[in-house]
Amino acid sequence: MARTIGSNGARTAEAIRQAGVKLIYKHGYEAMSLRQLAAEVGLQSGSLYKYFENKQNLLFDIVRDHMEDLLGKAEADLEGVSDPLARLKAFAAFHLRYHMTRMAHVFIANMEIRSLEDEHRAVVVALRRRYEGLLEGILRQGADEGVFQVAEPKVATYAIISMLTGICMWYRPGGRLSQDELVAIYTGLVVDGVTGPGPLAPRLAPEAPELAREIPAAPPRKSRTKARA
Amino acid sequence: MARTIGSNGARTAEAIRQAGVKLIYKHGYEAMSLRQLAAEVGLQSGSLYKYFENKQNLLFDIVRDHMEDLLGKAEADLEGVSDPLARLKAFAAFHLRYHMTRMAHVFIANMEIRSLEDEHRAVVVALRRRYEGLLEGILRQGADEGVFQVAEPKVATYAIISMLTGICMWYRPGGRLSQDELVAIYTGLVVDGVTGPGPLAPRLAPEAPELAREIPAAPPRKSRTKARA
Amino acid sequence: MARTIGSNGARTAEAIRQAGVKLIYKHGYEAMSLRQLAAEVGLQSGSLYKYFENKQNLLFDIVRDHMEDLLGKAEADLEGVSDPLARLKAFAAFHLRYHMTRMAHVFIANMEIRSLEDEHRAVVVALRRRYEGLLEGILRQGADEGVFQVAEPKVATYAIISMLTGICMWYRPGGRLSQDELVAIYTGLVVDGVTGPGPLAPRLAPEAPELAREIPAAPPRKSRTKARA
Amino acid sequence: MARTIGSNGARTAEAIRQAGVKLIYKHGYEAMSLRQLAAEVGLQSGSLYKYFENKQNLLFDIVRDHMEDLLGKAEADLEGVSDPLARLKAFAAFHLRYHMTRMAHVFIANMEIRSLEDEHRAVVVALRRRYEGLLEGILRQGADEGVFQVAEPKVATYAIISMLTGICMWYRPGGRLSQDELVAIYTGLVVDGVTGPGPLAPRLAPEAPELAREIPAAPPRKSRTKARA
DNA sequence: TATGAATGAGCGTTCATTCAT
DNA sequence: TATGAATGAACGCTCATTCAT
Repeated sequence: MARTIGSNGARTAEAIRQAGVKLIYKHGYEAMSLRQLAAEVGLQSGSLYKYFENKQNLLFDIVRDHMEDLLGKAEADLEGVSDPLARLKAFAAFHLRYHMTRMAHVFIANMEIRSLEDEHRAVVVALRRRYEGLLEGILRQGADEGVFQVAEPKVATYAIISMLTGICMWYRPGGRLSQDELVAIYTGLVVDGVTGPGPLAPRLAPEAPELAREIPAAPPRKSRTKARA
Repeated sequence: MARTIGSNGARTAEAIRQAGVKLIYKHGYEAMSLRQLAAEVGLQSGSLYKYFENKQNLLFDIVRDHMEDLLGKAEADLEGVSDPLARLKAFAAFHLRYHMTRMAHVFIANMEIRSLEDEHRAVVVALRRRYEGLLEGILRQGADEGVFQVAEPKVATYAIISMLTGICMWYRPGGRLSQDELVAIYTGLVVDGVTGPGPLAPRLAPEAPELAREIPAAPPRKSRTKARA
Repeated sequence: MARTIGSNGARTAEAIRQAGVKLIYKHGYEAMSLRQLAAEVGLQSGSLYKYFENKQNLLFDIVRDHMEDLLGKAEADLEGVSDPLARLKAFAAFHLRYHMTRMAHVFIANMEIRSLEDEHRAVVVALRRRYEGLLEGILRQGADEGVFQVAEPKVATYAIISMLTGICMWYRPGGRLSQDELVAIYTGLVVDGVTGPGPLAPRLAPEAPELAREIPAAPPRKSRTKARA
Repeated sequence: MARTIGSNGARTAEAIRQAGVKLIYKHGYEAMSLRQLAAEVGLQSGSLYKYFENKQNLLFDIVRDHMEDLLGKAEADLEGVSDPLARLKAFAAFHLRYHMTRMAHVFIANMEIRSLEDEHRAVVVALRRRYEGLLEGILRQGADEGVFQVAEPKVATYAIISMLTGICMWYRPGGRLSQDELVAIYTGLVVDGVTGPGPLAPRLAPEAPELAREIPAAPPRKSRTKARA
């Protein structure tokens, strides 16, 4: 009965987290039941509450931690790279490799934002904006330096991130193309897209203020049980 | 309640369909309850079953009808256009406009495929493949004719569709940029992406797949015309 | 549009009755839905209410009419037969043939008494008692005349009727044994049972007052809709 | 509500089983709602699912367990009895006492077979066949040894079991007649029925099957002993 | 730390029944 | 006579969550 040093509580917590990612990835947050999750880690469902406050917080923890990890690693990868083109390539490569490696986390973060309660979603959206800001900064810098033909960096940012992120919708390890090859292909598309055809391209308003950007959010919502506190 | 004069089943059916789209868009399929839906159209929840067999079929009907509409209109838009570049621009413009106009349907079709039962999902995926096939065909044609630099048309197809579809994640009517402007921006990114830096540049160097295209310069070619203006 | 003389309303009513018997026989009263019934006769379920007041009354009509038919025919068959043994044989033969011929009605009358509301059940039970009274009378007469060895006519009545009625639980037309053969077998069992082994049989109290006899009844019961009136 | 001291799952399970038997007996399986059942044992309806998989399985468990109990006890009661007549009496007495003691279970097992799903019904019917096989074996043995006049043991089995089982339709404890008296009466009917009017009487004359046995006289044989008293 | 019994709310769905047309 | 849209209630069942042990 004596517990191992360090307790296996931490181990259980980690198992729950991983099982949560797996099940939310597979079934979606709404469709995953805590009974399933508990079964996956060999607990009774009530026992899960030693490890999280409620189902919503489990999702939030997973998504927020993922976003912080993504952001932190992206910043680390870009550190020391100053040339806009090199930064763009580094960003694209990082993003692609990350999305091919941690597909489940990424998928969840993209799909389940809608399932987060307002406050939680706000936190996650803020992190995402910071992440998008990295790319937007690169594009602006490149445009300023005349190496990129990007009239609307914000729009281009959304477009490029959508394209790169899309890889996690179809990529599966062990396919015909290696990660390196895929990085090359996607990066080529991105780079060519922003370096453009040259001086003939029509330019649009160079300074672009806020665009409307809203994710359809799940309102208060009839949760089945009144969360306490 | 006495029935409103002139009110009839067909009208109710349409109201249910629209409310369904709205609520699935807002909350997600799993999170939308039929009581919510019924309330939205002023019915008891049981009465909905005059109009669909079950919740799952409501989703399927919405998604399948959307996909058939999308596919049909895309094919119609491409009809008679034979030049690969013109076809690519037409496709991009069509896709973008459609996604800016019918955001909810598009969003649902992308997000809720997971919620479809196997048989239904198979039908929808087949339709999606046909739709992707349109773009893939264009890219292959362009590559064959030497006007596009596309080594992997399938990958490029996924990448481009992801990029274009992403617009429905942030676009809201009435924003600073008009639909025409957005079409121009996105189409530029796509066209430049596939026409590449010029015919001389090596694409996907077989020995060094990663970052194979270091050539930053881009010789002038083709202007960013607004397709299908 | 001009209706045939005699109207086909009567024909529809009869079709509903028959379909009702068939479906209640097959699924049970509780399990049969009025939608099923309506579909069987090619109507909308609401239209059925032109032909009966409600589902309960349909059952009641079927069971009561059946019981009256059974009783009437039994009395007719016994008319003019005065010898107790001949009457017993006639009763048994009638009961068996009736139960082999109208299995569905008989089955319903036995199984669905429980589904009748109190007042309806009272009517049906009274009819059944009259029917049982026919046999009981025969047994008493035979006992009085010394030809039957029956100490408890009421008990013997229940026993014999149970035995004879049981045939509808397994008999199917076209089986190895003909109706005549089965009548012979069952009648033999009955006759031998009541004529007994002779003077050695121990006798019980000759005058038997009321026995407890109660069918477990379905109490008021949460009907789904408040019946009007 | 705080759990009663000492209350536990096993006790609740038993309470549910008993309440289930009671309510199915009273209302029928289809007509019994799980909310009724839950109320009967002081639970919320959803809590019942800790104790059975679903409503159908509750019924199946009840019926199957009953049939196994019935079969096991019948076999135990017949063990060591070898004379056919003694076995017949033992069987009848056992069956009657069992049916007077466990009326609800017996009633359910007879009435609700129809409500069992195919697989479950197959299991129960097989058990019932084994039970009927006990009586059929006795009748065949008696017929072989010349002590019973039974031309069709299968038919006689059905007839006798129907007769004996019928007791649970009207018997109520505390009535005028004791269980012993009723056992004597019914057993007498059965024994006389199968031993017949004497060894000389023709059984089932092949040419004139109907009413084949007109011989009213019954030579003295065997007394109506109370089996297993 | 974990169990397991239980809650209370809500879910998708079916049903008998009503009634304007 | 019949339709068909709608009701309102209940059904079997699942769920997130609580809490005494």
